[in-house]
Amino acid sequence: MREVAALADVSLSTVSRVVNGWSNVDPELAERVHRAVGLLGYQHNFAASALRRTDGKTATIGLLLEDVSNPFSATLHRAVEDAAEERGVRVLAASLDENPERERELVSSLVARRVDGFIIVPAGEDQSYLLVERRAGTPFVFADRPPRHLAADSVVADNRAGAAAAVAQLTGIGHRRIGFLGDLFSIPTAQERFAGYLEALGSAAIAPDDAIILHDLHTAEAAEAAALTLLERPDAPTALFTGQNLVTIGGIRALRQLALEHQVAHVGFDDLVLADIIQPGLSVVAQDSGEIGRLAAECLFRRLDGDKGPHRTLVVPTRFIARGSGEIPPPR
Amino acid sequence: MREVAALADVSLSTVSRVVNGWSNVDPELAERVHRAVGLLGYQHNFAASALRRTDGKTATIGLLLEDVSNPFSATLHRAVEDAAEERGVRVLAASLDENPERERELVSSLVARRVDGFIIVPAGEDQSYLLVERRAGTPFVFADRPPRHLAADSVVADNRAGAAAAVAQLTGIGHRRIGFLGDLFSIPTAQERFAGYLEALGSAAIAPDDAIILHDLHTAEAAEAAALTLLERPDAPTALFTGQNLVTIGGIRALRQLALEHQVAHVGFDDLVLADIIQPGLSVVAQDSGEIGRLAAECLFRRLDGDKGPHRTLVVPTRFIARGSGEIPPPR
DNA sequence: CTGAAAGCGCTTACAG
DNA sequence: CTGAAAGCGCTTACAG
Repeated sequence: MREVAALADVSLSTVSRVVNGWSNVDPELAERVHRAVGLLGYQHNFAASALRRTDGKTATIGLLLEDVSNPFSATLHRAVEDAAEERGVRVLAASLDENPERERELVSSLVARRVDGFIIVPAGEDQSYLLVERRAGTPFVFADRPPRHLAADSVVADNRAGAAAAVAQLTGIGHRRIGFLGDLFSIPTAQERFAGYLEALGSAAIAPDDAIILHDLHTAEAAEAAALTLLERPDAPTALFTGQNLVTIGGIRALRQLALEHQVAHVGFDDLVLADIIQPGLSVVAQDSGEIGRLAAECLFRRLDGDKGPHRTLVVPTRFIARGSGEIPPPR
Repeated sequence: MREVAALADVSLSTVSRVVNGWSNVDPELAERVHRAVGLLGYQHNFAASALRRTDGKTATIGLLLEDVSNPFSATLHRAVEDAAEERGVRVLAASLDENPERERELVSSLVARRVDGFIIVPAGEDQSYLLVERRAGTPFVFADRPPRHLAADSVVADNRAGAAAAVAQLTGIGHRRIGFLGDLFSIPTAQERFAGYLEALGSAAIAPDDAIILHDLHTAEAAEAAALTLLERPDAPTALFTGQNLVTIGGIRALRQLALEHQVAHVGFDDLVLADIIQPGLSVVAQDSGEIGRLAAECLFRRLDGDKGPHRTLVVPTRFIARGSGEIPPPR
């Protein structure tokens, strides 16, 4: 910038004004500055600018996801990016892999980079450590999962009701032995979906059987193995409810392997590409991860615009999609 | 930092040394500083630090993708993130949506944020504009597609050979009318895959027929519609080669809709989740997007470490996976 | 409308 | 080992 000022023969103040698009600059001086900028290939240093600016904003937000490559996270990411883009804001995304330590490290690393705010799919079981940062003025919005030990804005899917609807569909057509395959039970959504499962069983006066309830399945491989042993039991379930997208894939593979896909009913939580193409079509509880991301971003930007209102929890409804696998009746 | 120095009753220099983990500080003073840091909830300002540091590094790189929510991009993203994570580097990712203007805007926006380097899946057809930035010291590595009008490092898949192998599989079992459905022809990979298609036809002494060659299909919907009209022609192809993951999905849907999935052969470029579960299984040319990301990141970090060697182009091999759809013979 | 000066939060030679 | 001072690239009152 100093060089630009020298070449254009104006003061630093004037260069700053021109570069920031102020209108109160003599057109001729502005022109000289623009020429110098072009000639020198000058690139504004936004970080230095933020350091001195009164608002101090970096026009960058942090987005902490479970895994940027998971379709659920990726869709949420894109929705946040689109909302941020409208305001010229960039997003620093990172994967936590359900690791609470990484959550804290990344928050700290992004706070050091002075992001304006955060959208977090939390991995840890206690977010109270964020209180200090929030007091310092950084807003946090939680997506997909509520924060724990911290009151904050959050946007979540209607996990419990969605799971209950799925399982109610199964009990509705006569199933009474419904296996549950769930993600890591430390994850709030996994707990909620399990609660929905229990709720639907209760409504149908079915006592849950721990033998066909499997938690803590975090990969498609683990889920496939678990489903295989479950389906090979003498008192195997007549229907499966899988509580997460990778778990659902494992369930599909296991059914396929045992050639049971047309005998055993199956409903998954979260939709899958090609779910309508496989046979039978996979019935699912679809959640709108794009909408979750969009609302979370909207909420964050409202906070950044000065909204001081009480914390809010938005619940995004899920939708049951019947495609065949969830409509297979129990053997009579 | 000033407050920390005051509370610990030491100079700013000392606080800086402690915060940066220098060893030449009296343990007692260091202890006082640490206490003050904890008490005040002090958070280091990494941007201000970079401004003054001799290396000036922000420990952040830019990653420009086609679309963070596309599985190909998302997998590449994750591989880059993992490589960056090892070095404590964060990644600022963004979606270009094949828009050359966005490419330039985002580069400029991230240069203003002083990222240390870039990994780019270019959207535009001319990257010569990056010469200025590179002279200023920012390294660029291209992934998935080579840069144009600029010599630079790049990591690409073996698109031409992969496509040729796929089509050769089809000609090998007797197909002579093979439809081509491709992505936007402005994209280098689409051109390469088409070249591979022509090459394989040539090897089988088949003259290409423009009537069954369709370019510029960029969404699953567009591809489905195109495939439908293609398959309903009187001289419809007996096999389909789809040159991109969304295009492949469109092809699958069209075949399904016409109940031709067991009659018309189909090979797709890029693998799909559940491709082995649908019936018939989808034969594909799989490309390793994770490996592309990993190598691109490795290359970028070597440059950041001072590698001044000549620019290199790494080619990642593709792999043909036979699953059934590509092995359907032509009607006799 | 324009410029000189102070200062954002930090690091780094330079003396001591 | 420690501190005072200069300065990274910028913005912003403050005079003129």
